Amino acid sequence: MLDKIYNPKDFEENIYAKWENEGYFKPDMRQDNEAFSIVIPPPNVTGVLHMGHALDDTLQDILVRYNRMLGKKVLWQPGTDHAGIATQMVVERQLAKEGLTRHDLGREKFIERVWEWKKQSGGTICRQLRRLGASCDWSRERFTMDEGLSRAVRKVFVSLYKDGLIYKAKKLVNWDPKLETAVSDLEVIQKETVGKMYYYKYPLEDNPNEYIHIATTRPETMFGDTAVAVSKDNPRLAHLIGKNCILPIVNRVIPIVGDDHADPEKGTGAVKITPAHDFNDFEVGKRHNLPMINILNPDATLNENTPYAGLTTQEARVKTIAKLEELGLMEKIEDHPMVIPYGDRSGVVIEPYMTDQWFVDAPKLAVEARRAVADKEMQFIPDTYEKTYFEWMNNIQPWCISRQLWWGHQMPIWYGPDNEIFCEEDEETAQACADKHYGKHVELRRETDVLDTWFSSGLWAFSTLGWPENTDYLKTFYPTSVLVTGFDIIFFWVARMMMMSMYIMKRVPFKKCYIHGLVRDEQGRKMSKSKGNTVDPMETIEKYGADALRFFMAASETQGRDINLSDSRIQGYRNFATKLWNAARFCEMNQCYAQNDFDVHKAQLEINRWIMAKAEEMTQEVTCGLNNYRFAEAANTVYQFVWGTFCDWYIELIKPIFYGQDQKAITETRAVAAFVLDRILIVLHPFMPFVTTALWDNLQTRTVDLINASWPKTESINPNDKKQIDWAIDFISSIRSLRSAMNLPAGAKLKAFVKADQNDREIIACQNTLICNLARLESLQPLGDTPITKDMVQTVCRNATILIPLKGVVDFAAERQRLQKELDTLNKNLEGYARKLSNQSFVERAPAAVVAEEKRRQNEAMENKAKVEEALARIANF
RNA sequence: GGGCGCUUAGCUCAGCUGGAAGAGCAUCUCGUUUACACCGAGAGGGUCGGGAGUUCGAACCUCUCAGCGCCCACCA
Repeated sequence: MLDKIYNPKDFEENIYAKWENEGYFKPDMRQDNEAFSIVIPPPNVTGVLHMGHALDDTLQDILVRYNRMLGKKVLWQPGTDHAGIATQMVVERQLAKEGLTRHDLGREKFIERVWEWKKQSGGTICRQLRRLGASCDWSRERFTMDEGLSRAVRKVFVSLYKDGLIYKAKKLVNWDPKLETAVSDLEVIQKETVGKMYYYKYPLEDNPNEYIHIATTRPETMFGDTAVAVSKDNPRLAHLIGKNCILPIVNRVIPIVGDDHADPEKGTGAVKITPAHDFNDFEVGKRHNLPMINILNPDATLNENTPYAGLTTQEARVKTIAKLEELGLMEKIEDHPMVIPYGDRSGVVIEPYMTDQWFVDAPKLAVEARRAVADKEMQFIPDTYEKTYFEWMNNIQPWCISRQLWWGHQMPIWYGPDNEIFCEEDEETAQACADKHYGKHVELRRETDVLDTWFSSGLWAFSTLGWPENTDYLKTFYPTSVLVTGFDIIFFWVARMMMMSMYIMKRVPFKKCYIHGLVRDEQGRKMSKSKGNTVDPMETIEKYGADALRFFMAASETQGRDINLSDSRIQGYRNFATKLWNAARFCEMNQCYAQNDFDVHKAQLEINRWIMAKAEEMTQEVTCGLNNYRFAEAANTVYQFVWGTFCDWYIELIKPIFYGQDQKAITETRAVAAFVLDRILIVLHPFMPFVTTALWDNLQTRTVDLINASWPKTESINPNDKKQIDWAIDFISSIRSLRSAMNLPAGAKLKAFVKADQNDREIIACQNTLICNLARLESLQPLGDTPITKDMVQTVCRNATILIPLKGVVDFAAERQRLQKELDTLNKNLEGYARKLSNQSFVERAPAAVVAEEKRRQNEAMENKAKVEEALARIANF
């Protein structure tokens, strides 16, 4: 017996536990059926579930469950990411509370501490994913720093290195002075700010009374200046090229060079060149062989190459300006809109900084990654993201993969006594190589840098399946079927996976990539902890159940658009689950079980043939929606069917059958109702796995668990099966509408007459009880010879005229108004039809079916107009 | 500067190949009918951002203007 109230808390967790215990999330490797696989975008191991995960993982679970029901061999590969910078920062923050830094602990102890933290808070997000209903194969859970994946990382690294695709170089990189590490271009966020532009001048060497005027936003970097550039095409300044000027304060002589980087239109036309601290200047410096002077310490304070060693850039800036003023070289300071680079994790200003770093030759790897998408081996959905992808791949820069952090994959690089590099998968091999190289045993020093987190996640699609071993899982599930993720990590992750997979596996990591938007707050603002507008999915689940949250995500997911969270909508989907629950209770109360001796496809009753056809139609639409990644369409189709068709009409329409005496009709209807309810549970299961399972299990006789039930195969629909009941529904609605317009209480049982053609009269005869019941009529009969009187109110439905005698209660003035309004609408429509049909080119050029339909509408409207006019005439004088 | 997207009912949004404008919420009016008040019945509400074009026909295609948003690059 079902409880009277739908309470998801009663069963959601138990159901999940059962699925997991039964091993239902594991693919059956003995079978030889089609494979379907998804690798989860690994969440940060120490993270907690947010609404973005709820969306991402709901969509994946829907696909996974759908494909499982299609009978495929399904793997949803779960796991977590070590999230280098993020995790290290969390632990460092903890240490800070104890008044410690990571340096106080030392590398080894610090890493131990991070592992401890991972152990302590690592399981949270996976438990939360379970609560959401995610049917991942947890027995295969992986971690980017577990033994297997670490081995994959080392192997890929060595391979790339030996192929010359990883190299070490001293280059300008984005330096995060807080974390004291290099970061990649993608980890830098440009922010608009109003800064200052400083105009000042450098005296010329050969004539200190003459000056070259320059403009800069960062005067303190002048100590790193090794030239001033002007354009060769600058008529005002070109004559200075080849001369020298004197860098004030430090009185260093630097050349004035000719370079097109200096735009005559911008600033003063002369640019100070600081090759070690500006990406453009770095290029200029290379072109002119300029020295590169590093003026910063790793924490972005100025170093001993400047007069202001130890000061921050801001402090040094103040001093520099003051000194320049003192020397009479400062000219003016103006407000200047500019963009400043910030570290997306640390939030501090990023400095271009000269260091030794390791790079992946991304431009080379991008070639195959780009081709695979161009050749549709991997398809973006929606496909517009293809452009974004190509755009980036076409302009890709070398990928800086070294991080001066402690938490992460330490690079498999060892240095010999003379800094000779040995790149091998493990220390022994490296040692052996080194010993052989030097002809004696040598001490090796391991590279201390770790790898960018995205290096290991880039291998995720194959490393989690067992690579480098050629496992059954790898053979079966690679390439994976689809990757589901947000647009924000297309470059970080999708592109890197493409590059790494094409390089290692020579095949795409996934055949499709479904990109969804962001989950925003109710007002459409981005959710962030700092704004305090985040909503915890666990609280939502607590309040409304996981099914409601899931359904919200699915029903809101339309391609290429962000989702605004809406509590009222989530509540609405909880109500939807309640509605379904109650419909199931109705079926239970009326013993709607599958009847062994009755084949629902042979149903006789119109009402049953109708719902069977509608159910089939719904199934086909949902299937089509899921096949095309149209989650909202699929979800809304089931919703409309369950509520608008099954509950609002079918259940109401079959009540008279159950309350009647016709045993044959009751048996048939029980079987059909049970069948359709089952159909609902099956089709709805991927979206709302819990409530559907609870209802499915309510029937003791199940031979298969819902999660493993077969997705229905498409059957043909006979349009005739729908006609009668569709007509009856229109008819009932017309009467209800009339009753409401007439203010007739529901209790008032009315007699109704109908003037209709033979066909419609037959339907009325067949469906008389049903119509009377739902329209609350005492009787419904053909008008025949009954005279039409002034106190009969009238409405039309399709071609039929409905007349209801209301002795003495008709407000004629109001009735005239109502009829007049109907007449006005009809006239307006008729004008439209006439305009179209009198248009010669419409009649000639539009498809015949469209023209015929227009004609039919015109005829119907004309007939109805006559009827309304009649009714008006009847009461004209009252 | 380059690219992408959005503008449809009071609100949040559907509307796939062009063929009479839809949903949920909100609003109004009825209603304790034996699945459900987390409910039922009915109703109101839109010149689909403006303009032009293509077409027999445009929310949908093209151009243009306006507003909003995102991504990438750059600004000494």
